[in-house]
Amino acid sequence: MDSHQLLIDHISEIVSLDDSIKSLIRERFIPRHLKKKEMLLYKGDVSHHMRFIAEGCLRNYNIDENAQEHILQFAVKGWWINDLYSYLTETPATFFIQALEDSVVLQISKNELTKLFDEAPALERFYRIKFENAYVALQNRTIHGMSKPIEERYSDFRNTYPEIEQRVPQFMIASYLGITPESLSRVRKRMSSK
Amino acid sequence: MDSHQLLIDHISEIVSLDDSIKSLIRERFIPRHLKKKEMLLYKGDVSHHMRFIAEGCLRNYNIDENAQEHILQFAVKGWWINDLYSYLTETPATFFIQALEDSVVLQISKNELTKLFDEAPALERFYRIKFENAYVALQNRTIHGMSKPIEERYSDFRNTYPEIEQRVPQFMIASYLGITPESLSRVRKRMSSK
DNA sequence: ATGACTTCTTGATTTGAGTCAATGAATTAG
DNA sequence: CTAATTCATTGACTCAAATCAAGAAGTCAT
Repeated sequence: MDSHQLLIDHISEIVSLDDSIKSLIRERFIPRHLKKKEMLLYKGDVSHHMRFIAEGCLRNYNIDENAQEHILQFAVKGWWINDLYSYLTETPATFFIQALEDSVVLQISKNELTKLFDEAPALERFYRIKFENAYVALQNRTIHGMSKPIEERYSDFRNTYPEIEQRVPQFMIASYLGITPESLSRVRKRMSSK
Repeated sequence: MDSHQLLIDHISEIVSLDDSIKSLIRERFIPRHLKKKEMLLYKGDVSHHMRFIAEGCLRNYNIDENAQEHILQFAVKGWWINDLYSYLTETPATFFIQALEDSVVLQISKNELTKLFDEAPALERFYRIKFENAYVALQNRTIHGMSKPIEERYSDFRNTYPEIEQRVPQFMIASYLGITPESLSRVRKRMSSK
């Protein structure tokens, strides 16, 4: 399926779009192709685009003072990826975004998107709902990440993102869960033995 | 200072309000007085109001399957408190909100506020900005909560919320930081000895 | 195909936070 | 004001995950 059709179907799951809006979406969302390991956004740069993944897999991560990587989000086809705060406030990004596989993202600049909102209120509604979801997803992660034992967090991850588990190296999943690769390896062993 | 004036000053720090809007704010935000330990919102109820704290101190917390409390947020005079997801989507709240001191909140129902947005676009803008901030505050907590050692998280907390540290019992701060009261007590001892 | 690098696993050890238990201090209620 | 309750501290112990280290398996580049 072509990238734009995927995006249109994705949006249409939440709001209905008439044909003129669909055309606008096809015009204004620009495909960008990324090689594996290519960076989509650097920490410190301003994120000027809203980005939809049409193909591939990316990660959103931070590098702390001790040069330790911490993965915040994985995203695959049909997801959105961004440093939302940077995008919203037009301040330097606090994360990196990198392709983990050859990927295609459809991106639209904030200016263009703002204009599009005037022409297509349905689209604005779509984003409002997306933002709400983003907020609550983050909130759930904050709460649950807090208390639950690793074993449980790992199986939650597997259940929530079955596609991702297959495609992402294990040490990155460990980073996402906030544990060492060694610990994850042991958790897996424990879990498989029963 | 009267409660509504505090709210008006607070909003005016971000957007400018003309006198007619100020009057509307005085009319539509209704004060609610809470005794210490009184509940403002129960898990399972829908949060129908946006709430500004004019006096006192409250907490937002969850109780997990093991009857363990986890505090997500403290809030004092000049802050907002809500179960945002419940409010936004009109679904049952996932948290409790409780007064930790005798408190006064100014609250407005979602319906009223939505109407007010039509009369006062500046107000809508104010909330958009507030929501962005809420998202990023949560994001920071998620990231940092993940990796940093307890000692550092505790001093971050002290620096970010100096007022709160004075007013909230220590075991609640421990809960907010995701550790036991015993551990916090030991961290404090370690920190004071150097 | 070969060597170089990356990733995963496993073992030994250390460490930091949790648990349990007791005591003392501080708040609250009557 | 006193008793009851709640809260903070401390000690002894346990345990889960981190760290350190080595080796096996897998992947990539030439």
